[in-house]
Amino acid sequence: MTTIKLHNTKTRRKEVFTPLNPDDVRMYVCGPTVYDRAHLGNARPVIVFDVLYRLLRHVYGADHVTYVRNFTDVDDKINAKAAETGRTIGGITEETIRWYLDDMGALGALEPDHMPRATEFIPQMVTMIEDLIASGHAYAAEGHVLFAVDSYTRYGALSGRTVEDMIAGARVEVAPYKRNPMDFVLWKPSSDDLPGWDSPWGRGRPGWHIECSAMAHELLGASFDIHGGGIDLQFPHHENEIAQSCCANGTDKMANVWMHNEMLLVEGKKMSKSLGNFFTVRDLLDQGVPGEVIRYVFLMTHYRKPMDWTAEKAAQAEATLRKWYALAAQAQDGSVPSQTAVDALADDLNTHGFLSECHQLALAGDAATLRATLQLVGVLETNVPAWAAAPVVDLSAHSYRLAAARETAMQTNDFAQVDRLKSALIAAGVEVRMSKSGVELVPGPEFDPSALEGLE
RNA sequence: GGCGGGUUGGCGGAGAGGUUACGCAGCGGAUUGCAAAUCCGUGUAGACCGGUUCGAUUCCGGUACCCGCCUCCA
Repeated sequence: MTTIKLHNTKTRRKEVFTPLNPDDVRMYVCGPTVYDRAHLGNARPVIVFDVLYRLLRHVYGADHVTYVRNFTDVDDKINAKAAETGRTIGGITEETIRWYLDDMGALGALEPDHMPRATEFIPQMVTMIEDLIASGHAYAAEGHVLFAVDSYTRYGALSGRTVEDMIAGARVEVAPYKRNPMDFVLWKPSSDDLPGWDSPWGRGRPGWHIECSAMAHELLGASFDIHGGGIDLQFPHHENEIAQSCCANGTDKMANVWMHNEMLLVEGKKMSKSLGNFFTVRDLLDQGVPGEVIRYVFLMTHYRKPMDWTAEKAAQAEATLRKWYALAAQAQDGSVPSQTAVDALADDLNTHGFLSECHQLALAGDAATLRATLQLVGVLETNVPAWAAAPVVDLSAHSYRLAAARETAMQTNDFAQVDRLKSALIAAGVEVRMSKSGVELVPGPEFDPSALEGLE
C-alpha cells in the first residue's frame, strides 16, 4: 500500500500518516463564510484538500474516507450585507452557497461527503458551551459566554505562542467582562434586528470558532485524522477550536494531523481590492480561463509555499493541458495511474512532482497511463473538456488543394501559390504540416473558419 | 514588538549531504522547397557571511530582504 506522508503543522514535521481507523479516514476542512463570490484565494484550500481527498480515496478506497467542509452561514459580515442590500440573510447565504459549489465544481473539486451549515447545529453548539461552563472552561458574562484560556494549559501549542507572548503584543480587544484579554467569545447576544437563537444566556448567536468544534464532533467524533485550512486560520481559529473541543470532549487531541496551505499572490502582490488585482473565480471563468487551467496553475506550486497567480502561468498551463488532452483522448478509461505520480502526491502532496511525472508519461506517449493519472488528480473527467477538444471541421478541400499546388510546385520550382495558401491557412489559425508523406492540416486553438471563406 | 514561513539557472519550480530534476523560453542539429509540428542535443543556479564535514545549494548559526498571522479578510 502507498505510504502517505503529511506535514503536520502541530509538530512542524513531515510524518507518516496512520489513520485512526483505515476503514473510515476522517478529514475536516474549514469552509467559507457565505456572503459573497469566492475569490481566487478561497479556491486554494479547496483544491489542495480536494487533491488530498482524492489521494485518500485512491489509497484507502472511496467508501472509506469521510470529508467534511462547513458553510459558515451566521456571521456579522452576512448581517452587514443583508442590512446593506435589504435582502434576507437566508437569501444571501443560499445564493452564495450555490455560487460556491458551482465555481468550485468548475475547478474540478469533488463535493465533500458532508457540507454542514452552522445554523443547522445551533443546539449542538449550545450543549457544548454548557459543558464547557460546567467543567470550568468557560463563563457567562453580560450576555456573552467566553472561553477561559487560563483553564487550558496547552493553549497556543498549535501556533507556537504563549498567552503571555500574545498579551505582550497588546493587540487584543480588551472587553471589561473578559477575565483574561485572550479569552474569546463562544456566544454573544443578538439585538432584535440580528439573527439569534434562544439559549440559557438569552437570545444570541454563536461565536465564530464554536461551530467547527460542534460540527466536527457531531460528524466525525471527538478525535479524527486530519484538520485543514488556510495558514491564516492557524491562529486564532484553529487554536480556539482545539481548546474548545479538547476541553468539551475530554480528549488530548482534536485532530492527529493539522494541515495549512499558504496564501495566494497575484502577479507577485497580495490580492486586495485597493491594489485593483482582486478577482473571483467566476471572473476568471467568465474571461474564458478554463477551470482545468486554474486547477493546473494551483498544482504547479506546493501547497505550503506562497503561490503566485500570473497570466503567463495560465498560458503555459493551457498549452500543456492541450497537449496532454490530445494524447489522453486516444486512450480509454480503465488504466492504472502512474505509481510514481501517486508516490509524489503521497509525499506531502508534491503536486509539482506529480506534474513532472505526467510530462514523462506524455513524452513516452503513454496515453492510457496519462489519462488515468490526470483523472486521479481531477484535471481530467470522463471526457476531454470542450475547450481543448479538436474543432470538428472538414479541411479536406483545403488540404487537397494545397497538396495539389505543392505537387505542381515541386515540378516547376515555383512555390508562390503554395506559400499563398499556406499563409492564409496559418493566418486562419490552422497548423500546416507538410512532409514527404503529404499535407496535414490541424485547426489550432485560435482557428477561425470564416477566415478561410473564398480561399482558392 | 511576538510567532511562523520564504529567498534555487532567462522564467516557473522540485528532490537529494557527493551522480541530468522537470516544464517553458533560448541555442545547436535532424527534418522541410521555406516553414510548422516532431525528435535529438544543450544550461555546474542555489540571497549573503560563517560553522560542521573528505565534500553543502541540501545540516547548524548569524545577516539582509520578502511574506503571513497576532485586528473574527482563505
